[in-house]
Amino acid sequence: MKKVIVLTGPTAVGKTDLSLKIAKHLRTEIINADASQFRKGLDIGTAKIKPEEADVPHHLLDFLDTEAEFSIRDYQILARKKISELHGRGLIPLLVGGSGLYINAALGDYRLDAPGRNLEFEKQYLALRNQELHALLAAHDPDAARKIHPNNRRRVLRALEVALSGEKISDNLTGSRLLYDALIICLVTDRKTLYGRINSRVSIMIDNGWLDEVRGLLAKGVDLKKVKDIGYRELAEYIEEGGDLDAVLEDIRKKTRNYAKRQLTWFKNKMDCVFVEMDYRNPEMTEKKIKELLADFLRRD
RNA sequence: GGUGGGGUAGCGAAGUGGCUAAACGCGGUGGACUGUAAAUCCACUCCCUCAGGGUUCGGCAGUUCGAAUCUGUCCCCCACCA
Repeated sequence: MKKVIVLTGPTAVGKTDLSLKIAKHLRTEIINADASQFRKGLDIGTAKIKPEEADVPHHLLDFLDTEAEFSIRDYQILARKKISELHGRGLIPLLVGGSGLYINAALGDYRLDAPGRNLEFEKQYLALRNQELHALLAAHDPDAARKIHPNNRRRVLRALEVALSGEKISDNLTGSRLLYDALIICLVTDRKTLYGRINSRVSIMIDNGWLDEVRGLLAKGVDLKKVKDIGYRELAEYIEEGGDLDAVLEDIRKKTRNYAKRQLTWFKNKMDCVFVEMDYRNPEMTEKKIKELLADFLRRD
């Protein structure tokens, strides 16, 4: 199996800085694995690396239209293509990002051959309540119904959509069997430090002109209700309707903290990661530790 | 100094004699996750444990079979008057 290196970790842990150093050390290129950073125009709020700071080639970054539809299937195809392209050039691809599902879909045995999502599908079920919808799913795919909570309407609907197509979402593989020889490094720190970094990063984003970025998007007519990345909807609402900016920022901080926690749950339970504790006082130490892991990984067959 | 309002779990806030370890919200923690993933959803959250038990509603002392809820007193906060 060909080798792939992944650098992941919760939001704001400090992946970007380290990724540049690692990429240079390995003389390789970076494949973005952060779902929020695919789209153009969403820069400051997604902590996307600035072009002038990206002194290493980045792939699958900043390439999608702001409102374009995109799915893990698209990512699976694009990322695998990019990986083999880099392999073809004799490089060891470095995936960097915090979207665990996307990483698993790209690297693991995720079977995605059921029909894709039809955006019109759910419209025919608007009249059904969660419980009724869940009962309908139970009739077509009892296993899926057992696993998905009735309140999780979004997932009930998709499972139903798959079931009605003749496939069964409950038959799908876990994706934990990897298609590559992968070293997955997950950067972590203690909760308190992470939350502190998240909290202050929101302030920094505002100082860097996040509000202007959102104003620009609104001026261009971008429908920010469709943008799911934390903060954009909240700031758009603040710009259009006013209110207490500090309260809005607190809300954004909270949502980001909650998101980081969800990411950690995924990394712990859905991925086979090597956890590396960040040392913010001595970043060289973290870097050194990672280089050792890389050396071991590259040495073995 | 006087008058009025108030002190409830990490925070906000209901509750004004038994159905109350105490609604609800927030925050927090754990978890789920296959085509919206920075999304969506679930559980737990006074203490010890599964069931069960132990301590609570500013403090103390009472009334009562029974009190967060009633009485007295003390402490603290807020508003207004001096």
